[in-house]
Amino acid sequence: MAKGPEAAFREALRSNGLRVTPNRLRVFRVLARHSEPLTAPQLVGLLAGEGLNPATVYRMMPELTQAGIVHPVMVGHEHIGYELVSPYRPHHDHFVCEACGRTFDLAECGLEDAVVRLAERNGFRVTAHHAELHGLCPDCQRIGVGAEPPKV
Amino acid sequence: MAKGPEAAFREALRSNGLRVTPNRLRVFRVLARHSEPLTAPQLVGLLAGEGLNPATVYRMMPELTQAGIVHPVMVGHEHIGYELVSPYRPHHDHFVCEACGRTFDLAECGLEDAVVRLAERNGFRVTAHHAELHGLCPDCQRIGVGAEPPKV
DNA sequence: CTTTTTGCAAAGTTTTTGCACGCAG
DNA sequence: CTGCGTGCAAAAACTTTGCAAAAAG
Repeated sequence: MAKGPEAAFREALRSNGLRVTPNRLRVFRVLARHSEPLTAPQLVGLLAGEGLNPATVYRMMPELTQAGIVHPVMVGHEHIGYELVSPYRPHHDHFVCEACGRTFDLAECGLEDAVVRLAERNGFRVTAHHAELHGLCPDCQRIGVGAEPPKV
Repeated sequence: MAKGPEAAFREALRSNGLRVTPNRLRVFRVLARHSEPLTAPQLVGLLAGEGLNPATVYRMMPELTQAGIVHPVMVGHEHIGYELVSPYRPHHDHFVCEACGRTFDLAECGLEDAVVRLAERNGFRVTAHHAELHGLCPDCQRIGVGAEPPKV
């Protein structure tokens, strides 16, 4: 049987010199139960209910990022949100609709080969990538540009 | 002879219903003379010398983004920076070194085909993309992981 | 002349910090 | 034990807003 995601998380913490604490588990669970990236203020809000202090959240996110457990991605055109990365969540890229502003996940990106080539051609060694695509989502293509964005 | 970038900028403003003002030209010039993305606070600082009010900068960036003249990208793991987009600046992707934290430009990405396929396969119509690659830059590969980051 | 843009100043939010205590290893 | 992790409270930094004056077309 496969190891639970939370067990993997504990190991990832330890192997990065971070201790396993209740707060870190809470942050992990909140991220795990949301499919969309969460901004720092959102995390602060969601975790306040569990007694987490804002300062704790702000101190933790860079650590988890550094440890390769989460990564920050752009949300819309304005904010940075955190997402769990593989193996806690499968790799995916994002599509931002210019008309309605919504962000969609794109699975099975198929960009790996091209990304590796791009990096190697320039002397870099890639370990991860994230692509953000822009354009029109299916809804907005149908409605036509300039139409009212769909009620989200 | 080709039209100057500033003339193109003026046209882009007008065609988006934005007026051509000295402040907008100043912002454009600051972005044009920096190859790296500039964050809002950086822009505020750089333009303060020219008499620009912070509020003006904060109000302007979303307009220029909406008009497709600049776009926001992640800088390092923490901030959002603004860059001019094509035709004011050639398309390029970014490589963030996990070891030293520096961000590099990657020209001629060669990702277009794969990106278009990815989008169409999911019913989206792409107009632009931006990829962020992570890994080790040439310097840090040489030095070895864990070494001191090069003095930037 | 009409409408957009800007500066100013105040208010609101988000982030960072220092320090002392408490828990993980 | 020992030192990392956390809460708290204050400070700093960043952003947003309303309004009246100035500027663009």
